[in-house]
Amino acid sequence: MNFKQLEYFAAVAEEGSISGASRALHVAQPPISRQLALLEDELGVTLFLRTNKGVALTEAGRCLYQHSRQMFQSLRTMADSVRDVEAGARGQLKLGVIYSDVQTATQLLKRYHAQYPQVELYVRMGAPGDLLDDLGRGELHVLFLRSQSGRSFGLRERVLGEDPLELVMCPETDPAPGQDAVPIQALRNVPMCLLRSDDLWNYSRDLLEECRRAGFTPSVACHCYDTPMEMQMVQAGFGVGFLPRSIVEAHPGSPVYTKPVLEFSAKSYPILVWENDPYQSGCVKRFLELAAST
Amino acid sequence: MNFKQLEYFAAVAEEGSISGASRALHVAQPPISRQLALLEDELGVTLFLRTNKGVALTEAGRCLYQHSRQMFQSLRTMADSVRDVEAGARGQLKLGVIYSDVQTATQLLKRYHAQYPQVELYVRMGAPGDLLDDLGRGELHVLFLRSQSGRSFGLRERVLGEDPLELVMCPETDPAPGQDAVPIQALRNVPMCLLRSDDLWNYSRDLLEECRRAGFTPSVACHCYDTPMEMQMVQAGFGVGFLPRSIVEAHPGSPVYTKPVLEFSAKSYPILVWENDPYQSGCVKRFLELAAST
DNA sequence: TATTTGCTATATAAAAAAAGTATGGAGGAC
DNA sequence: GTCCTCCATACTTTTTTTATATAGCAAATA
Repeated sequence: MNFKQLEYFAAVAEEGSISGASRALHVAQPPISRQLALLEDELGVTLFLRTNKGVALTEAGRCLYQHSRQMFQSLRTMADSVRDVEAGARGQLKLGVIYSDVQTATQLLKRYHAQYPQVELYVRMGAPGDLLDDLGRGELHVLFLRSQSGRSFGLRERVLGEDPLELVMCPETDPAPGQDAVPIQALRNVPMCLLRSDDLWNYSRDLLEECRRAGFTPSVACHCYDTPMEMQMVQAGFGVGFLPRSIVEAHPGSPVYTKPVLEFSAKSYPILVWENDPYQSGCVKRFLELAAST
Repeated sequence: MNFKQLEYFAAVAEEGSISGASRALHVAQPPISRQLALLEDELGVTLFLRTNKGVALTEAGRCLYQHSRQMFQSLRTMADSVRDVEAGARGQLKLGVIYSDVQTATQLLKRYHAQYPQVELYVRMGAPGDLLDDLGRGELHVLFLRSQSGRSFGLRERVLGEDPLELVMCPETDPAPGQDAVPIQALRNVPMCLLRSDDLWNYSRDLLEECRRAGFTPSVACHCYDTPMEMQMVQAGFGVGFLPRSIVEAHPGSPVYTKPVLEFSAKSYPILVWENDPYQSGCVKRFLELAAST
């Protein structure tokens, strides 16, 4: 059986005669008679009752006709779906987002979803290391990460913006109340809650280095593994933190606020990271294009 | 697109290589490469990433593969359904039953349904004339009717049994209490509830004729259009009825009972009636075969 | 009654499509 | 470097499908 036979069959069923189908399909009549006979032979079934006025569906023929309609529908659906997947309008997009970049991510995803509503979005929040592992295993397509200037992950990446690192505090722990910026000397004897330095992020180490250059070593009250925890510790009054400003701005109801260090500036760069795969799926391509067009 | 291309595609997807599919399908490798390329061209989509170790599905390819599985499943279902319809194991069977033959019909249908559970049964109860009209219009396939011996409907028919006509009464209206049969003279001055005679049934006319031959004309208290109504009238004490015995036996809880007329016997024959159609559907054929094998 | 008409089925030739054969290039494995 | 496996392409052969021509058949028509 093949689609052509089904197509001929359906045309004959609709026209009520083989010659009618012949005219409708712009095909000579004998081929249609022949393909019909082949179809009947293969199914072992009589599909039409032939008369000299045309043909009439048997019960088996009616059954086949109903099924053939569904078949053609499925065929169209199949082709459309496949083309949609290729075009990136359909499929799965799996994203990883670090704690500190939810804002950036959700805004971009909102625009993406408006343009490609049929794509299934999978989003996961986690620590940069874990997300990079998942990316390596192919379980995620694109990550929202933060980069220190100059650092690279050995992958494709695109900078989405920049974000100054500032001290984080609440009124009780403010080292320089009433001032817009904190002189580094004001940090002497101030307990700090800092993000643990690792091979990805060294902001905290850089800040401590700067303090040492200024002639003192601040006390680190707490090493935090992630930014939400650091926010919580700062809010609880454990000490002063040091984080990208946008993270703090993303908590408008919080009593926590930021101030730059007067003599030291550092920046983090929200970036998009993906595998250097020439065969990435359509929706990843479209997503990256959208991100690039920002 | 055709089934062969889909089949080749699915084999390649499952084997993970064109040459593997070639071996599995017992087809040379170039035709498969070629059909794959044609399929990709037609869809305008890359389905596989070719490497020198084999091929890997793209996202679009995975989508097509999933759809192709469903497509093959639909194909099998379609062929099976069509063959089932032809064989009479699936389809629609529309039956008409007169009031007096529900018993006969349901018993036969029970056996039929046990053997062909997938056939959709449509049953309709009605007056013989209405049912014959529906049969003529093709809205019913087979009727359960009653025939007077010798009468024919100009259609194909099969006698399913025989059923004597007897007087119907309740204790208060019994014309011959204590006797097993009623002498026809006992009907003198007994009011009767009789089925209206028409061009199909003349039992009542025959009984009245017999009474006249016996020297009297009974009084007809009520002309009934159908047997259930006649049963109700007899049960209400309107008079004595005259019906096939099995109808009364089918109401075991009823106070109504039958007795034969001593000097007059008549019979009705439950019959199956159908159109003389050489192209009747499979399930009608199977149903008639089952009825014949009784 | 004979003829015409409209339909389907069959036979055969022509065209198109698919399969097979031979071969070349490309990337790992040894 | 050589071999091996895999895929793609060029070309030939086979198979399938289509088109043309024709016959049979039944109903409508003259």
